[in-house]
Amino acid sequence: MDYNFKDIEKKWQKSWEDNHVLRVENDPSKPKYYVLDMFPYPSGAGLHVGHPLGYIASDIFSRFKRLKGFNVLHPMGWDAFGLPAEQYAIQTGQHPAITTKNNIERYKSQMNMLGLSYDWSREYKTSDPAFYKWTQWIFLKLFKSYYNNKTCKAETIDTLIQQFENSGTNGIQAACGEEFNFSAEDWKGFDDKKKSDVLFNYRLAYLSEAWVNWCPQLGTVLANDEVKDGVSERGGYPVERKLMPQWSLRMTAYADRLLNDLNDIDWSESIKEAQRNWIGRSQGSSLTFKIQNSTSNITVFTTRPDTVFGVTFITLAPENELVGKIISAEQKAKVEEYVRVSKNKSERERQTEVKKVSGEFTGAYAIHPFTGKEIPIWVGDYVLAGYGTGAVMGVPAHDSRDHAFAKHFGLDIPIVIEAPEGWDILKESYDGKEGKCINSDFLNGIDVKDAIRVAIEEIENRGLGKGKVNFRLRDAAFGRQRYWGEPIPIYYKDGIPTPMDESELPLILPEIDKFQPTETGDPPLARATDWKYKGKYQYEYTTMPGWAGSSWYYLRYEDPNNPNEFASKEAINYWQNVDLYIGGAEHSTGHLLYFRFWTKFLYDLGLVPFVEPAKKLVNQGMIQGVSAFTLRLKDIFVISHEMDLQQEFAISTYPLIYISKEWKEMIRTDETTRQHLLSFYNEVFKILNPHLEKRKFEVRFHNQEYDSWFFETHVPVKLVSKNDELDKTQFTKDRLDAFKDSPTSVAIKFFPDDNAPYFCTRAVEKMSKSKYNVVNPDSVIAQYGTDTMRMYEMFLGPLEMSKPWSTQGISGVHNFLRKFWKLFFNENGDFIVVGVDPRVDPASAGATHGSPATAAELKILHKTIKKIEEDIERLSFNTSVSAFMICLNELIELKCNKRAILEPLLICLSPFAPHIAEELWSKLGHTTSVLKANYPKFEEKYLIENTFAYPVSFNGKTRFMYELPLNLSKEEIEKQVLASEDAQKWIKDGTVKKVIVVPNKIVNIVLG
RNA sequence: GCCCUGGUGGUGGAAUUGGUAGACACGCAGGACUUAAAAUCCUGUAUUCAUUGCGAAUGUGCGGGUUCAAGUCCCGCCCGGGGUACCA
Repeated sequence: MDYNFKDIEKKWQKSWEDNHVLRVENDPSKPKYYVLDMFPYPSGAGLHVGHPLGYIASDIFSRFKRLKGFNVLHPMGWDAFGLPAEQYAIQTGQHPAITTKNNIERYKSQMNMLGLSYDWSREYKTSDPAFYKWTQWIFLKLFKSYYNNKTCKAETIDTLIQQFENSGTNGIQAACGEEFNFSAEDWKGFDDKKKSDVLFNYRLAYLSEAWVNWCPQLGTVLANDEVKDGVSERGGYPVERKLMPQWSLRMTAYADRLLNDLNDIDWSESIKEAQRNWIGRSQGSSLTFKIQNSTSNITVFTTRPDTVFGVTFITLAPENELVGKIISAEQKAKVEEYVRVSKNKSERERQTEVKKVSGEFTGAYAIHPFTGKEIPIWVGDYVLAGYGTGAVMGVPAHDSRDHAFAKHFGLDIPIVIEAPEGWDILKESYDGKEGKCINSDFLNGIDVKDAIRVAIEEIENRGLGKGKVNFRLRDAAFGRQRYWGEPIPIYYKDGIPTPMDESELPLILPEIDKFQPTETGDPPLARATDWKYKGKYQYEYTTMPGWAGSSWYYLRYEDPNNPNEFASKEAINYWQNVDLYIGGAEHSTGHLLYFRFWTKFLYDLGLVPFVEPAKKLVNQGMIQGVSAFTLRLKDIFVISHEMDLQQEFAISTYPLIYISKEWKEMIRTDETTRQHLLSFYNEVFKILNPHLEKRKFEVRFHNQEYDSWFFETHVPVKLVSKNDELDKTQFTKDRLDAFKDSPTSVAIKFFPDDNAPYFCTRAVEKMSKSKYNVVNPDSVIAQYGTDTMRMYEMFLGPLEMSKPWSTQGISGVHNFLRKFWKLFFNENGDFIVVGVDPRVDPASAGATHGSPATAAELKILHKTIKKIEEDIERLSFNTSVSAFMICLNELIELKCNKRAILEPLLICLSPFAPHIAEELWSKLGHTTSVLKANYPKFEEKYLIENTFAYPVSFNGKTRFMYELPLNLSKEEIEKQVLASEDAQKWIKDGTVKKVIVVPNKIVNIVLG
């Protein structure tokens, strides 16, 4: 009986499903373990070989934990709202719900094909009202909460209102947009609209006028992390800045906790570092400057108050309101023009012009708070409106951007921190935090680090400002002008945004006829007919962003079908937070931050008993594709000497000439080759266009730069062989097909020899449809089976490392499984395992059935049991696959076919190759799934050795091995080794200076 | 620029706490079986020199250092991958 993976895998996948063996219940008698894969967005392209890497790893881990007696929650569901389905809907009219459903089915079937042990009874999708009811519910909680900086937690907004009624803003320390100051009487005098506006300054989910990343093509705003290089991450459309009313979440209130709690979680250092940088905490001081001839002040934030005596100017952001108030008459026109231009600059332009210095003098002066000197106030777009106070104090000698600005506009650059010897302060600013203050009055002679503290104290004493912490982190934009997302459960009553009652949820996403914005520019939801709260009040038209559902989804798996709560207390108390979270690193500052933020919020409300969503996080590496390229010569000009030929050229056939890499170099350097190419083209052109044969024309290279002579284009990897040779026939056919409907006719030719093989160049890149380098798991599975695929992906290398996909080496893994199978069956297909069958009563079986394992066999087994367990615990799956191979090689050597060895080994293997394991398990006579087995217990006693072979080295170089009994004293070891013949040979005439003995490790002899 | 990663044979990689560098696998070479091929099995395979055998030297991106001992620790560079970007 051969290893027929096709039948085996189909059979067991069906059996697991039919018998619900993967279903998991809350079982307080067992310890729990929660393994979660990052929430997939089911895209239309299906899974490629890169996706399963993390899924397989988490699956192996889950199956292992089950064998170790844990009750393992390992669920899967769908992040089903999102832009791609909606874009597709706009283009095709296909409802996003349908697209999404189809994509989910495809994903699910591919996942099942991989033998992933998900408990599908817990599956859900975020676009299901039963799910998004709770997303809306959490939104309402955010809406109804504010962040109390005194208690450092979110509290109900009612207590804030109570305080306003009692004592106004007096004594309130709350996270807010701007610092308000009003009395209880003021508050009571506000009308409802005003009260609502004031409260939005405090709510954790709030509506405000805000600068947003507006993407006109997508017709929506995007979060910072959805914008890459000034264009939308999905789709690559330009993004510009726009001021509009905007729902946001006050994530900044949690900045400190998001930062500090990173210390307590077992996440990769790189992700934590990325989050720390994203949150961007900086400690410094505020400092207020009086403006000359004005009642206004300018407050700046600085991390370097120690350099305050080096301030020679102040720069305001173009958006800063003060600009309009202070400009002098003669500067007015220039400044206003500058402000207008910079405000209209798109994000992209601002980014590409980072190095360009621009600005305008406002004509106004501030007074230096310490020296009393006049300092000019400028406007410059290197100052960001959204960070700090939108104003900076310019210290050109010690800040590189201020330096560039001062140099550009000819402002003073006085030095106030001692720079290292030879530093040319006019050339480059000294930004370092080492050195002593100079030219700085009371700070003179103090080290920078102390000076910062002293300066802040002085600033506070004089009432000029106070020590302060700033964050780079922004509040998260939470509204999307989109259809395919969760409706925001808010309606407008007399212009006041009003929350729905929790009991009225879910607010169902209405059906609409078209998915575009309306003619008046309202979001698509404005198209919904008769969609009004109580038939009267307009609902909020924007929907939630893609990351809303994924910010809390892990909790729903704990109790997925609960209609009364997002998850029951019992379920949450049992399953707690995620123990192991596996996914790609691309979510480091988006999802993973929101996910942590929502968890902390739910904790504050007493809804969950933990502050972090995931204890341990591992990023699987990316599996890259190996792309292939062709080089094509761009047009060579065909030049006619006779004007009347134009007509005929129009109906000519033009050759597309492909040139291999080596020839490209030749053409560059070698004139003869270049002539060769010309005549090649000429010839081909003549053959293709016999109607021109007798006419005079000339072919010439164009004069552009050499590198622009060629196009490098992706070619589908399917058309390229292992040794990089292009399938010219198919390639030519495909290319010609592409030109079928084009008015130009073309021919495909290869230089220098059309009949010779053409070799492509290769490059490792991200696996993507657009790069034509996608490899599907389906074909690999069809050829080798799922178990091989699973083990091979693990064998490829450490989980966290990125690597290009290659099937080189897959045969080694496949052979391993076939050889493993052969331990159980001989060539005739007879089952050859000896030992007591559990189906047979041991009493009646007698000794003949038994076949005790030898010490050697037991040693191999237990070595492997130990190794596999350790490797899985540290997620080192590549080394565990090697360990299995070593074990197998050794058992084959011993011709071992004993149940006492093979049965426990089979259990160890089952997380990796569950199908073959299940099949052999049943052949061994078991009637329950191997999933229910217990991981074999490691017994140290089988590994105990009597001797150890010492590597003996001289001056650190290993020379020979010397076997000695264990438990010898260091002195005894030294004595015996030195006395040995080998050692004597190496010592010869030298003197032994020293001998290092590390028992059971090494002996090193130092010769003089 | 800054931050995070990684750099070991022809290839993927192993070496978990400073203690035999190259496990395991692929590939390649030779052999067995076969009319032949495939499959399977056996042997060899870091490099250089030596080769009749014993062997010897070099070697983990580069240059230094610490140590009896360094792929592993320290200092200074180079290169690849990822992230980030006027954050005062």
